[in-house]
Amino acid sequence: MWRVPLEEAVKDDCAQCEFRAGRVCSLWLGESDCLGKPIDRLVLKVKARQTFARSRTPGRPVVVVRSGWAATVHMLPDGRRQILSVVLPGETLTCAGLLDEEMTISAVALSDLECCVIEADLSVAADGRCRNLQDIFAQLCRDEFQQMRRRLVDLGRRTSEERIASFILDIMRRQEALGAAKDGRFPFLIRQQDLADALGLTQVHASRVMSNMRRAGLIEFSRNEMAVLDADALNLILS
Amino acid sequence: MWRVPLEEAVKDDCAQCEFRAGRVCSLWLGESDCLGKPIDRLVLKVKARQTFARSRTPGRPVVVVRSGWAATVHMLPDGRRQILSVVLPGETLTCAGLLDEEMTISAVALSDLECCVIEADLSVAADGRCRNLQDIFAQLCRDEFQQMRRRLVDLGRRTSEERIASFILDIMRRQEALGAAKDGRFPFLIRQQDLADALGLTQVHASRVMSNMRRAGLIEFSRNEMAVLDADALNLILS
DNA sequence: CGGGTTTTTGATCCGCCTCAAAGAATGTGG
DNA sequence: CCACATTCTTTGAGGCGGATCAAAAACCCG
Repeated sequence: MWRVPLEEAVKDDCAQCEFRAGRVCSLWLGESDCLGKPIDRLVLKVKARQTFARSRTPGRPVVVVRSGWAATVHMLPDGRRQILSVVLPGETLTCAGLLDEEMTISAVALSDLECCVIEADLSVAADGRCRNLQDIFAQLCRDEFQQMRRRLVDLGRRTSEERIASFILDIMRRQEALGAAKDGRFPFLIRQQDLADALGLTQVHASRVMSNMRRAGLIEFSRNEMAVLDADALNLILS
Repeated sequence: MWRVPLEEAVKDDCAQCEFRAGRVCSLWLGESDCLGKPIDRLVLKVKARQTFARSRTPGRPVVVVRSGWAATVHMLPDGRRQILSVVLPGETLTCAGLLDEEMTISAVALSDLECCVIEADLSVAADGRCRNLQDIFAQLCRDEFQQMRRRLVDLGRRTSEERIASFILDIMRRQEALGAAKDGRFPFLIRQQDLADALGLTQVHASRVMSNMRRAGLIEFSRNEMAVLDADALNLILS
């Protein structure tokens, strides 16, 4: 998993290109707001449960999460909800913008959130003048495809137990990459309802499966923390 | 949906960059083979049911389908199969290469197939010297994300009937873009088993749902063709 | 402490799966 | 061009995983 956020690439001036940190920031400071609230500096603070980015924000910005968990969401007209991705600190919301034809995708804060909004339109960044940004974008793109493919397989061909195991192990791996996991114990800032919406289950059933895993001694969890007690057994579920 | 295949961008020399049609082709003529068979010219012919591209082909090639249908597939160790994308003539197999960590993704021919293999590594193409290729790649990327998001919502939160309707309507739209559809009638080169593996169903259930739709006068289909008789009703299913 | 949110648990139901077998379409070799 | 094998589709009967409905318990925060 790619850990260096885009932020790194633009926080200082880039010697070989016209990408200036100041310029980048000012794009956002000057003219953008987020649901009516002006963005202060580069950092955007969002309360848990808030929707904070809608489709068709201008200029194709990249949002990097600095603390807290976020998610991208697709709503169906009748209220059904599908979480498309869960985003941890250090990761980008999506590398391709949120755009879709019907503008039905938005981003939501799973917990209190700090994130960082960067103007990084591919057509600007990929101009060849800033190779660094270019490579980072390509890597982010690959990671995001990878993540979506995994989720597709989970939803299409795995049981509820496998999906939950897959999710927990994936989060553990990403938290370890962040240095946020200590002997299998790591932040887990997501409600069961959101977990269910990510994995195509009901909250009730997600609860049952997780409780079974707890009873079996595979995991331990409280409101905001997860502990993997038997990673091998959890991996075995994925056959 | 993006229709101009990458092929277009490299079939002639590009005036503003070092991308030479000849060079691109020769990369593949010289050193690549596909499951042991040397690639003849740019065009690769594949029989239905054959796996024709595995993960970790060198140089991150782009495969453009010229005729027939293809799919990308992920296999689970126990034999379960998930089709990640269905690719029609004029479309690219994927813009990000097939790579994943565990090398479990491959491509399969849903029907007899002709495709075209192009060396178009992002790190080469995105050098800024060939803006044309650059834009095309970005567009392909966005289309592919779009497609995967739609499928994710289908698998996570839609019923079997909705999934089938969604699939048929999506294919119809893409075939129309190709000019391959005539008053709702278009090629449908996919077996029910593959359809089921794409939509997370069993072949038996896919058959039942499609038969119901036929009985209801919504669609009509034979082995290799689909006709949408009542597009409005089909759209209504998606609520 | 009190009100709201989140999680757990139980009972029942239904959509889709599994198993099975027949029927239709397609391909193949003589 | 027909006989036969193979692949694909349809249909039926029955079972199960996860959904739904409902309510209590636990947790959280002001």
